[in-house]
Parts: sequence; structure tokens; C-alpha cells
Amino acid sequence: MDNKKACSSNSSSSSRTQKQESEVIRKGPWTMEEDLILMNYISIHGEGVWNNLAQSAGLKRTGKSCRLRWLNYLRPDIRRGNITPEEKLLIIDLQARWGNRWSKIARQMPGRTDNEIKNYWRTRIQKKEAAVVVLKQSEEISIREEYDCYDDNNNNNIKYDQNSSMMQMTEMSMDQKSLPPVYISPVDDDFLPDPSSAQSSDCLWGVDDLWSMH
DNA sequence: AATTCCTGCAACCGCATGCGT
DNA sequence: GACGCATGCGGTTGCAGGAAT
Repeated sequence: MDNKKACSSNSSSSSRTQKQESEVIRKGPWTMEEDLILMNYISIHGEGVWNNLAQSAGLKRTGKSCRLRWLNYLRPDIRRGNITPEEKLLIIDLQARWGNRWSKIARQMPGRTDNEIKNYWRTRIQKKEAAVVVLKQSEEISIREEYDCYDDNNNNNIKYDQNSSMMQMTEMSMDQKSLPPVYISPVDDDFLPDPSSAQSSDCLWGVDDLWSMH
């Protein structure tokens, strides 16, 4: 709540002016120096009381930002690299069971962060689910069009054809389409090596480098 | 080679919750 | 019980880099 004051530079209740605050609080990507400072500080003093930590360590960051950086990137037990097929299945299973309880799901997957799982779900799995739904909808439309066409062409006969096999088949298809979306396991190109997910390559420095320096 | 489009990830934001006073 | 503060969580955004044109 009031942490928002610390996080947000436009809090009206803050005693500092916006300009002053924006000069103090850094945002955006973390630098290598900041990472090292944070790692050093935590290795000496441990985690916790993040606002104090940020201040004591001399980081011009909010406690929230420090916590997020530590939990999602700097922690030594974080697993890097691709989500394995087993992990993917686990994510799918747990998401189906618990919904978007990412932190809860992450606790079942040592070394993976909630942010990572959330991103993975949104960018890989959910997108494919959406594609499946769109496909099903377009199939439904085409079936309807087919039906309408059939209806137009057989305007006089349609009422007599209600029990025809064609009609039955079409209606059965429609019923199937109206079922709630069922998860269809996407074709697993994800299981192939993903060159883009050599995550730490996004930074000029890797966590391993930082820990070795540390 | 230049430009545009797309994708994935890191980081931010706002709200909820827990805890101490 | 009310209040203030710190932390946790999930949704969203911005941007870098790769792919496509």
C-alpha cells in the first residue's frame, strides 16, 4: 500500500517532490554494479527488510525492485535454461489445478521463478491455447456457413431432413464446438532446443560471472 | 542493407495480505 | 479495531533482439 509511495514517483502524499524522488529512485534494467552490490550485501546481511536493504546497500532502488531482482535473477539456486518437457507438463497440470497461482506453482518447481513460469505460460502455452480456440471458432463458422448453404439450397426440404444423417452429423459437430475449450497439447516445438532462451545472454554479464566475481 | 514486425523476457505497477503498534 | 508499513502476488508494459519482407 504505502509501499506504492516508495515505488511511485508521483505520490501526492510523499514529502518529496516528484523531481527530487525521480532523482533518487532508479528504474529500468539493473547494471552489473548494482547486481554485485546487492549480491554482496545479501551474502553478508541476508535477505529481508528490503527497503532498509536497498538504503543500507546504497542502491538507488526501491525495496521491491531489489527483492524482485534477487528472487528472479540473482539467487544462486535459480535454474537457467530451457523449460524441460517434464517441467512443461507440470506447469500445465498445476495451472489447470490451481489457476494462475504462479508463486504456488513455482514452489513445486525448485529453481524456477513465478515470473519465469508466468512468462512461459503466457508466451508459449496460452498463446497456443488461444490459437486452438480461434481454430475451433473458425471451424465452427465454416461449419455454420456450410450449414447455411445447405439450408439455402434445401430451403424446402430442410424441415424434412431434420433427422438425416447429414444433419445429425452437423449438429453433433456443433455440440462439440460448444463444449468448453479442452486443453490440446500443442505441437511441441517447445521441446526443441530454444536458442532464444539462453536467458542470461540477454545481459552482457551472466549470473555465473557475477557469482564468480563475488 | 534497411525497415517493419514479432517474440520473449525483465521489470514495473497496483492491489492484497500479514504483522506490529 | 484502526492504522501504517513491509512484503507477496498477478497482471501488464517496455524494450532488445531476431525473423520476415
